Amino acid sequence: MNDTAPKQYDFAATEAKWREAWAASPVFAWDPAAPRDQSYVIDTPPPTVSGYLHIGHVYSYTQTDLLARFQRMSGKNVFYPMGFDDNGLPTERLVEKRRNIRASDMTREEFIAICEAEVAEAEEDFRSLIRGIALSVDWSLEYRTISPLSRRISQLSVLDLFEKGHLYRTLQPTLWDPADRTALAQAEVTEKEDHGTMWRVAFDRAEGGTVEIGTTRPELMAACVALLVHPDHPRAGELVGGTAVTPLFRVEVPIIADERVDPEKGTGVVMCCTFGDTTDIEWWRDHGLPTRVIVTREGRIGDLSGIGGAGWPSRDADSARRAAARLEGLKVKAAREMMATLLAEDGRIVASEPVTRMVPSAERSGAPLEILVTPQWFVHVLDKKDALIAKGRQIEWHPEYMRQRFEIWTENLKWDWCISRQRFFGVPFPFWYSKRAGEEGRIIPAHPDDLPVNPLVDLPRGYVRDEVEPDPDVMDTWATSSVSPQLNSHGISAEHPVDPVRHAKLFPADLRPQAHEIIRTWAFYTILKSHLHEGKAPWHDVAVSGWCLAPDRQKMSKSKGNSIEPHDLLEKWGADVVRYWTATSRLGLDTAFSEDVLKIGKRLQTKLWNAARFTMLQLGEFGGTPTSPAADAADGIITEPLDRWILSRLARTVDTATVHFRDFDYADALAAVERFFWADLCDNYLELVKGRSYGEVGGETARRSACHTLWHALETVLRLFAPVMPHLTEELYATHFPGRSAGLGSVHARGAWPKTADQLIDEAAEASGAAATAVLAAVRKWKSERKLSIKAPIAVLTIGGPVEAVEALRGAMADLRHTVAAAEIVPSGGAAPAEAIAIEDSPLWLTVELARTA
RNA sequence: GGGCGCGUAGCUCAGCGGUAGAGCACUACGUUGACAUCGUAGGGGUCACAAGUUCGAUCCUUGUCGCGCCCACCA
Repeated sequence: MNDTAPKQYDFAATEAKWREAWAASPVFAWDPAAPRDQSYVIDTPPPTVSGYLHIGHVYSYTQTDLLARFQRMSGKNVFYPMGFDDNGLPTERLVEKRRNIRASDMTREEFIAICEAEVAEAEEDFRSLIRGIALSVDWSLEYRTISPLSRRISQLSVLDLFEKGHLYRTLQPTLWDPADRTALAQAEVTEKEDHGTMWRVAFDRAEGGTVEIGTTRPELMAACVALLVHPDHPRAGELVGGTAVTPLFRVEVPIIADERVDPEKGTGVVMCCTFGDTTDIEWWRDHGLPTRVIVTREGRIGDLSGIGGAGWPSRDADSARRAAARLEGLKVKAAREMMATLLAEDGRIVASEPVTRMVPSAERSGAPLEILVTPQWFVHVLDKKDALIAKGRQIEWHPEYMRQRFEIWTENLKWDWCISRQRFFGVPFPFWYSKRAGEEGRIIPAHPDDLPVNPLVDLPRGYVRDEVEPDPDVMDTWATSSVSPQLNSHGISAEHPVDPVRHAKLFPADLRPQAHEIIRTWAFYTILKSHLHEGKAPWHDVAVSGWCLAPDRQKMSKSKGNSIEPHDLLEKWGADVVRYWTATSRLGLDTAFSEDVLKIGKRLQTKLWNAARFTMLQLGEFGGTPTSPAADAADGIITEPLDRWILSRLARTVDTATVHFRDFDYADALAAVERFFWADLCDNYLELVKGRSYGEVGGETARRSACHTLWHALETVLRLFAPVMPHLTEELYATHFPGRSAGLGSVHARGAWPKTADQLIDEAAEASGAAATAVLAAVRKWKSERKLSIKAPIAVLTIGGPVEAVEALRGAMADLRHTVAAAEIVPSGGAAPAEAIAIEDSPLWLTVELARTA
C-alpha cells in the first residue's frame, strides 16, 4: 500500500507519463491469434486529410474510444486501427490552398510528390491529437488509403465490381465541377442559395407568332434543343407539334408536350438545353433530342462554330455567328449577362424579375455544377435500392433514427455512382483501352496479381505500349474509403482474397463509428460495396456521433470565431477531463460546448484522487490479500452490514454500467458510476466506516471487514472509471494496487472490467445501509438547521419505528453512533413522541438529545 | 414542399402516464481525522403553445410556433 501519493494531482505530468508508457506497451494491441468470436472489430473513420483538427474530432473519436475500452476491458480482443484518408480531391484542395499552387500547372508526378509531403505533415498533427486524447488504438494497424496495399485493395474492389457486372464505363451526361474540373457523384452535390434573374424570352414560331419561355440560364440558349409545355397549358393545342426558332442563333427546335413541365412556373413553357439540369436529361433522353453541349470542362462557353452546319442548321447563320463571337470563351456567369444584353438588343426580353433559388453546387469547391457529357466509370446503384435498404436493416443503428437518413438517401438516388475523377492524387483505375487492330476500345483490366498498377506507367500483360491507351482517371476518394473494412481485413471477395485468414477474422466488422453528415457517403458506399462484393452488411452496429456546437449553439467555425482549438482545450483541462465532457453526451446528439461540464469533470478528477488517498490512509498498514467481494464474503471476511451494503450497491452499479455500455450508452454508464462514487461511497460509506477502519469502533474482525471493503470499493471504482479517465485511473491503480495492476498489465487491459460474478449482492444489507444513510442524513439536516457543527456531540439519539426497520439498523449502530458523534443510540419500539423527527423515504423517526458542552 | 431530431430551473442536460430531477451557477449555515474543498438547507420551472385521449399528461395523439439537420426536378 502506498499512502504517500502527492496531495494534489498533476494531470499534465501524469498524462504525459502514461502516454509514453502506453506507446511502449502491448496493452492496446490486437491479437491476431485470438479467435473471431472473442474479437471486437472497429472500422475507425480515417480522418480526411483535408484541413484542420477541430473539436469535433475530439468529440466523436473519444466517444468511440469509450466503447472500444469497454469492449477490451470486457475481455474482447479489440481491433482498433487508425487510418488516414489521404488521397483524393479533398487533399488536393488542401495542398493547392496551403502551397498556393494549381495541380493543372505542373506534371502529375510533381503534384503527387507535393501531396505526399503535405499529407505526411498533416497526418502527424492528427497522430499527436489522437495520442493527446488517449485513443486506445493499436498503432501497428495504422493504414493510409493511398498506401500500396490500400491501392491494391481498392483496385481489386473495382476489378471485382467490373467482373461481376456492377461497374460500367459510359459516355453520358454527368455532374461536373468546373472549378475542380472533374466529374462528381450525387453525394458531393450541395444546394446553395443563389440570387439570379428570371427572364421571359420570346421565341419566334415557324408557324408564325411567338412563344414566351422563362429561364434563369439564357447563356444556354445555343444548347436549346426543344421547348416543352404541359399538355394542359392553355396554348398547348396551338403550340405542341409546332416549331420554335431560338433567338439570335435562329435554330429550329420542336415544341413538345410533357407532364413534367410545371404550368405555374415561369411562363409554363420551358426550354430544354443540353444540359441545364437533371430534368433536361430526362427530356433529352425520353424525346430523343439531339446533344448540343456548349459548356466546356472549364465552365466556359465553348466553340459554337457548329451552328449553321449540317448537323445543326440555322435559319440565319450570320446572326448565329455574331452572337457566338460575343459568347465564346466567356465563363458561364459572364455569358449569362452577355446573353441577356444580346437578347435585350434583339428585343427578345419580355420581362425579367429577380429570383432566389437553390442551385446545385459542388460540396468542395462551391462552384455551381454543370452537366457535361464525358466518359466516366459508374457503379450500378439505381437497380439495387431495395437490396441496400434491406442490408441497412440488418445493421443496428445507434441511435436508431439515423437509419432513416440512410433509407431516405437511398430511395432518392437519381444517378448511378460516378466513381471516376479527372484528378491526380488518388488511386488509378486498373484499366487500359486496346488500340490493337480488331479490338479497338476493348477494356483491358489489369491482372489481379499485378496490383497495384498505374496504367500510365505499367502495361497489361501481353500488350506493348503502343497497343494500349491508359485510363487517365483516379477514383473518387469515397471509392477507396468505402472499402475501409476491407483495407483492414485485407480481402475483397471470395474471388479476390488477399489474406483470407485475416479477412475472415475481421470482416464483417462489429462497429462503424461515424458522423451523421456522411451517412449518405461513407456509410452508404461502404454498405454498397460490401453488398456487391460479398452480399454482406459490412458491420453489425453503426454508432453515429453528433456535433459539438459552439456555446451559442451555432456550428463552430473559424470564420465565425467561435471555434475552440483542441490543443488549447487539452492543455487547459487535460485529456481525462475533456474525455469526461464528451462522455456525458449521448450518441447522435449535438452538444453545445460547455465549460461547466468540464468543471464537473475536473471536480470528479480531484475527488477521485482524494478519495483514493483517503482510502489508502484508512487502510494504513493493512496487509490483507483481498480477492473479490463475493469470495471475501464467502470466506467470512466481509462481516459488517454496512460493508455488505456498499459492496451490494457496488455490485448493482457494476451491473448497470455494464448493461449501459453494452447498449452504447456510455453516458448512462458514467452517470451510474458517478452516482455510486459520489453519493454512496464518498458522502456516506467513507464517513460511516472511518471509526472502524481506524480501529476505534469494533474489533479486529470488524476492522478487517472494513479494510477489505474499502479495498474492493476503490479498486472496482477505478476500473469503472477507467474508460472515461484513463490516465488518472491508471495512475491510481498502478500506485495503490500494484499487485493487481502488474497482474493485469494495466487497468485498461483485456478483461479488466469488473465481473458481475465477483460481486456481492445482499438485499438485507442494502436495507440496513438505506436505513443508516437515511438516519445519517436526518441527523446532518437536524444539526444543519440548528447551525451546529456536524461534529456537535449528541448525548442520546433515539431511533424508532416499525420493528423490522429498527432491526435492520442493528448491525450498523456502532458505525452510525461514531459518525453522528452520539454517545448513545437507543432503539425504540414505542410510539413516536411529539418531538420526533420523521425521516425522509423511511418509516423511521428519531429524537436527538444534544450533549451538554462546556 | 416532405421527413427527422430538438424545445424541461439562469446554464449544460436527465427523466417520462400518477403531486417535476441532477450538476453547475446563486443564497444561507456548518467545516468533521481525504477533498485549491466538502456537507446540509434554500430560492428558482404554467416541462414551447393549443386541442384531444385518459380518473390523471411534461410524458400518448393531432395541430401550431421556434431552432437545427436531412431530403426534394432548382425552367
